[in-house]
Amino acid sequence: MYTKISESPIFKGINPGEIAHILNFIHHQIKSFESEEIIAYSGDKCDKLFILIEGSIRGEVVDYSGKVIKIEDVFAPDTFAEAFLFADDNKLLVNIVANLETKILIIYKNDLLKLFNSNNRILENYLRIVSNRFVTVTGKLKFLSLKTIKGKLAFYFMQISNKQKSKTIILDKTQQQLADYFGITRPSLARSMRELNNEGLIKASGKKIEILEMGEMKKHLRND
Amino acid sequence: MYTKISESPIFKGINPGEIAHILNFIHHQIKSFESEEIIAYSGDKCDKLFILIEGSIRGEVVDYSGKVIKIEDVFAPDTFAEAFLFADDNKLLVNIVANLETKILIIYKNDLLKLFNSNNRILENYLRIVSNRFVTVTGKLKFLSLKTIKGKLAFYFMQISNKQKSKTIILDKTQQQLADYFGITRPSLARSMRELNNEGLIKASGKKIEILEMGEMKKHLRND
DNA sequence: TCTCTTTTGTAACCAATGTTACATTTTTTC
DNA sequence: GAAAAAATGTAACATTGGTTACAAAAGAGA
Repeated sequence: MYTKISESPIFKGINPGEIAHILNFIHHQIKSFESEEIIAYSGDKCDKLFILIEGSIRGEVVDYSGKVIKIEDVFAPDTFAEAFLFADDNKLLVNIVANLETKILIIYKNDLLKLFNSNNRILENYLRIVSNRFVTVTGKLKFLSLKTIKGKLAFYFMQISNKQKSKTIILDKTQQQLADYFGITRPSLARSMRELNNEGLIKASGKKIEILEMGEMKKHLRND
Repeated sequence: MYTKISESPIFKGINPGEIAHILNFIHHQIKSFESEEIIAYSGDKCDKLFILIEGSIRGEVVDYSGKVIKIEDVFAPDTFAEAFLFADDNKLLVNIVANLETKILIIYKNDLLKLFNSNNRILENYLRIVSNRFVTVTGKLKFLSLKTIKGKLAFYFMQISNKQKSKTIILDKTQQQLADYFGITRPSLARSMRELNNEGLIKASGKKIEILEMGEMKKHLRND
């Protein structure tokens, strides 16, 4: 089991034997949940760190009409709910539900602090996880603040283009998946892509997109 | 000076004498900047913590058309750029500019880690700051994800109503300020308020808003 | 009280996106 | 390779929000 745990980003760089030793000195729990069992409720005070050992969980919001919206899936051996832990208002904003049979290592805030004191590596790992999460969220914020669909497309395409260092990119999502990701409808997405194509900014055929006019694309990223 | 520093959230609960003592043991700098001087550029690696001792700074983005957008003001004795510090991709996303004559205490990442080791209080303070920042950002995310203006209004009014524990609230912003805050235009804001009013969900007169139909208001918070 | 300025109310029109529906193409499965 | 399913292209229409413009109301100074 400690092998599994050692793959978790919070214990990165620490060998299983060492982990077993460390955990001996602090209070912790290992809990099992069945598929679809609710692990924590939205609104609960969140004063513990969850580390997935086995299985997978999802965060979901129940909106005011009772409709359930899935926010995110997390798979073993990742951690979750880690960024709220030390906030003054540390209430969960989502329900945490087990997708399948799931085993979770739980460490309470105070014990985590002890852990930070005894092992610098764990502290650095935690800080890195939280910071990375923050970067992800601010990225999403930037994305949402783009008002037009063409803007979102431009941002998305250019991001991929940057990463792959090529002006021709291959999408790995269907239109529907992209539309969901953007929070828009599929026909609207298709229309905007068609327009970018007809205006000559991109050449789109199927999942292959070639960015022709980088400068013009950037103009769509303005938001004033 | 240590008195000033001790008011900073990162040194909360630590007395000035102690701070002087602590800072003796780690490397740190105190830098002064003139009004409008650029402290750090967007894209710079951010491997240090900035603690404002005197003055105030702002974060601003230069968009693709060269237009400058102010993001946030920070005043002494707060910290800034703290949430990115430990991220893998720890590049600044904004320019940091001094609003006025400003003095800043700079602590490098590695020294900050030493500080965390030597003083638990500082570690906890830092964790709290970052977590709180995260909560703020996810709040903004929630707000931006509301698609209609009525939704934003409902969210905003209900938030204030909750805080003041009253169904009648008094706005402390002009329509223009609210519209800017929402990222929309003033006439659109006014129109949506009028509609909410005409539909009988609220009774608005000037800056006084009475929420009449809480249930109906909540329906506007759906986003599917 | 009388002006000047700011804020608010409102309307006509335009642009962007959502909705619905259906045809066409591509992919999967047997 | 044929049938079924999934994905895509596209069009007509509805809704939302932005733009512009102007008048009415409220507030601020003198």
